[in-house]
Amino acid sequence: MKAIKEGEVRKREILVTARELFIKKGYEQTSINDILKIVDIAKGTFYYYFASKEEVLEAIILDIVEEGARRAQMILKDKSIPLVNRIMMAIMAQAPEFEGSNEIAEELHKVENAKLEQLYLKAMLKRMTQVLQEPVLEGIERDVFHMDYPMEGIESILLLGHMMFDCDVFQWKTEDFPRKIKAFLCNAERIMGTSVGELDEFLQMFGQLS
Amino acid sequence: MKAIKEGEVRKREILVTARELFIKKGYEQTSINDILKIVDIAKGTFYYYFASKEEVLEAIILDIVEEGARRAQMILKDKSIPLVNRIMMAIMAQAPEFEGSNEIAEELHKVENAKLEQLYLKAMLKRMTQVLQEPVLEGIERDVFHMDYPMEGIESILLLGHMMFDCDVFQWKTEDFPRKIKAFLCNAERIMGTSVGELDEFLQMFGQLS
DNA sequence: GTCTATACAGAGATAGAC
DNA sequence: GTCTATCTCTGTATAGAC
Repeated sequence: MKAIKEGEVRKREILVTARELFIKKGYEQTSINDILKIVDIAKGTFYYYFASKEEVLEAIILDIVEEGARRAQMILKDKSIPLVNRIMMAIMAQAPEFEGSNEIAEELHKVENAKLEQLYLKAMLKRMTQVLQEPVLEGIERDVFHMDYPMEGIESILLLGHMMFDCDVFQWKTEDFPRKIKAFLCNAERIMGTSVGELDEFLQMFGQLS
Repeated sequence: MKAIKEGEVRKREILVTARELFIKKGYEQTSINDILKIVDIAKGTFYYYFASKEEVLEAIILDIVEEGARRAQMILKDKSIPLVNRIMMAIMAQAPEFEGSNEIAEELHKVENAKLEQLYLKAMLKRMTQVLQEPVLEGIERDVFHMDYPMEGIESILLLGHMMFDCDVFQWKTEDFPRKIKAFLCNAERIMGTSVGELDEFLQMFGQLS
C-alpha cells in the first residue's frame, strides 16, 4: 500500500524529481512516466497535482527565477561596491549560467527546450526589472546614468545579457567569449549612458579568459 | 492508386500546406495527420520527404527569413535614403511583423510556438548580420557610426528589434507602443554611436501612433 | 481528500511490404 | 515512392480503495 503524503510534500517531490530529470534528459525527452517511476506514484496522482507536464515546467522556472533574483538582491545590498558595477554584477549573478549549477543553463540552451527558455526569459525579465528598478532610478538621480527610458533600457540590457550568455542564439565560438563580454559591457554602458570606461575594472574579472 | 509525383513537387506541396496550417492553427496544434489529410498522402510518404515535423518547420522558417532578407536588401540598395535611416528601415522591413502578411508574426508570438520563434530568431540573426555587414562598415568608415564592436552591435540591435516587435516577451500593452518605438530607436542610436537625434525624422513615420 | 489502476484517444515516429 | 500496421508517448477519464 502506498503512503499517503500531505499535498505540499507530494507536490515538492514531483517538482524536485521533474527538475532533476528535465536537467539530465531534457524537457521533451522526459516522459511523465519517467517521473512517476521515480516518485513512485500513479499517473492519476500526478494529474491530481498538476494539470499538465508544462505546468510542472512553469513552476520549476519560477523557482529558478526566484533563486536568481535572490542572488541579485544580495549583491545590490552591498553598498561598498560602486553602483554601476553592483548593477552589472547583479545581472550576471542572476543568470543560471554564472551560478555553480550550470547544468540548468546547459539544459536551458538546447533547442529542444525552446519553451523552457522562453518561459524563463519572460519570468526573469518581469522579476529582474522589479529588482533593478530602485538602484537604476537611484543612479539616474545621482547623475551616474543618463537614460531617457530607464525601464526599457534595463529590459534591453537584461535581454542582451541573457541572449549573450544564457542562450545560444548567436552561435558563438568559445574563443569569441572575451570579445563577447567586452561588447556586451560596451553596449550596456552606452544604453545606461555612463561615462565611457566606467566598467573597465569590471572587465578585469574576466581578464583570465582572454 | 495514388499519383506518383516528382519529389520536389511533393515536397513543395507539403511545405505550402504545412505553412498555412502552422499559421492558421499553430505549430503544436497542427498534427501531421492534418497535413496528410489535405495533401492526401499517407504518413509514410510524409516521412519519406521529412525526417520530422520539426524539419518541416525549419524549412518554412528559412523561407520566411529569406523573404525578410530580400525586403531588407531592396531598401539598402536605395542610396537616396541617408545611411542610418536606411539601416533602421531595413531592420524593420525585414521583420514579418511590419510586413503585410502579419499572420506569420502573430503566430510567431504565441508561447505555444516557442520553438518556431527561437529557430526563426537564430536563422534571422545569422542571415541579417550578413546583409547588414557591408552598410554598417561603410557607416563606420564614413564616420557616421562609432562602434568598437560593429557586428556585435548589429546583432544586439537586431535582437532588440525582434524582441520589441516580433515577440511578446516584454508583455507590453498597446498604449505603450509609441514609447516602445522611441526607446528602441534611442538604444539603437546609442549602440551605433550616431549623433543624438539622428533618427528623429525616422520617428515621424510613427507619429500617427502617438 | 488522497491515491491506484486501467482503458483510451490521438500525437509523432518507424518498419517493412508492395 | 507509397502504403499499412504498429510502437510509444501525452493527456483524459474513469471507477473505486483507503
